[in-house]
Amino acid sequence: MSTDAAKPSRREQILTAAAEKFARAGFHGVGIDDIGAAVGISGPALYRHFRSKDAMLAELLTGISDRLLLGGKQRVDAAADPQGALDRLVRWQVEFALHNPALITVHMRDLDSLSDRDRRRVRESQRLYVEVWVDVLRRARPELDRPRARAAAHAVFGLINSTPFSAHLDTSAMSRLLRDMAHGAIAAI
Amino acid sequence: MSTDAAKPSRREQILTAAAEKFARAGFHGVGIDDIGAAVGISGPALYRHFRSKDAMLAELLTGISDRLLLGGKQRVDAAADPQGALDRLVRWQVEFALHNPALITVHMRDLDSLSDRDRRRVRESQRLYVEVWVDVLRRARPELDRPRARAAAHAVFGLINSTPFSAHLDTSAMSRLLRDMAHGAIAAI
DNA sequence: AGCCTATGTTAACGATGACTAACGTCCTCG
DNA sequence: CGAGGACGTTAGTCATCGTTAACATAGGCT
Repeated sequence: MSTDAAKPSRREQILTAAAEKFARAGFHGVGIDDIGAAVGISGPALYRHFRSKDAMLAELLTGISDRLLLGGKQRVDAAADPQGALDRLVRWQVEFALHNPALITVHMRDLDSLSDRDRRRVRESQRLYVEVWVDVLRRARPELDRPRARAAAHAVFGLINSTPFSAHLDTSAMSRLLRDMAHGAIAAI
Repeated sequence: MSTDAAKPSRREQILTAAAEKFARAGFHGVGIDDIGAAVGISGPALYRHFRSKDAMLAELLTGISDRLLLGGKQRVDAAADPQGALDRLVRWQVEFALHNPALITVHMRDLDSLSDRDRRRVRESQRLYVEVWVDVLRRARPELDRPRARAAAHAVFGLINSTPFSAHLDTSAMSRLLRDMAHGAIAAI
């Protein structure tokens, strides 16, 4: 009532449909009509809900990176020791990747279809998220310098975000496998 | 003289330029004129060397996946035992990713901008490459079933192919780090 | 009832961008 | 030397696609 609330349905519906389309064919490979068709309306009706096609992508990508960052921070804050924080970060990333394969794909692939402004915004969130990992990694293993920790974090993201490319296991088995492999990779640094 | 040989220079030059452009902006984000400009000629002159823009992408992607597959097979054949084969596969993938970050990026991102025919061709090579890994993994650790081995292979690819996203370490340090993490991840299965 | 807003629809418009045409130039080879 | 092919150039063409315009309709609020 106070600020802006109360209109979740249609926008969200469009966004998730767009995410799946983008994931499958790439941002430029999807037409405005395709997205409309996916939610039962046709073409330009989308402009009642979004200022432009780019605005959809922007909202998707900023949403993803913000959610990742926020979730990561929360898990770290809730942890007692560095090892616990690391484990929670791994679980968080695995959970996110497994539940949102389309978002992961779009996030990795279509970032540079964004306007400079939005791209900078997303990259900043990404950078902060990486720094969350770097800090935790270095607390867990003090001999690690920042550049190596950063590279390791990227590698672990790559490992976990491989989900959209495999996905032939059921969710819980996949989750277990990715967690184990991530911890194994980190332990080997 | 006999079959087709003898015209490497210009085509290759165009292909590597295109690869870099595609890696930076995505296949649809790059214009024919951009690619031309990158090699000093302008626009439609490219059609003296390629039948279409799609043909460039096709040649790039089939080239990559064929090289990966061939290289992988060779390393495995040259190895004495399963452990050795695994180590050689890891080294091969790391080496390839570190030396061809643009190719890796395009390979992961623009696959579905291909025609059905070409896409199928590339995917088949990819599948065979994965199977090379799966076989080696299962010989190295007989208790592993194929679905898990496949998922693990994809995860290791993701880990190693993260290179284009980090790259703040020098090549040899990065190579060492990725190899260690890959082996650690595999050991943790 | 009567209006206003939210939400659609279809029919243009305009830009972009891949591709082709028509035309030059040099290098090679008979 | 002179013809032909390899390689470029610039100026169209044509399709696609994002976006806007003009026009409906349905539901809530006064």
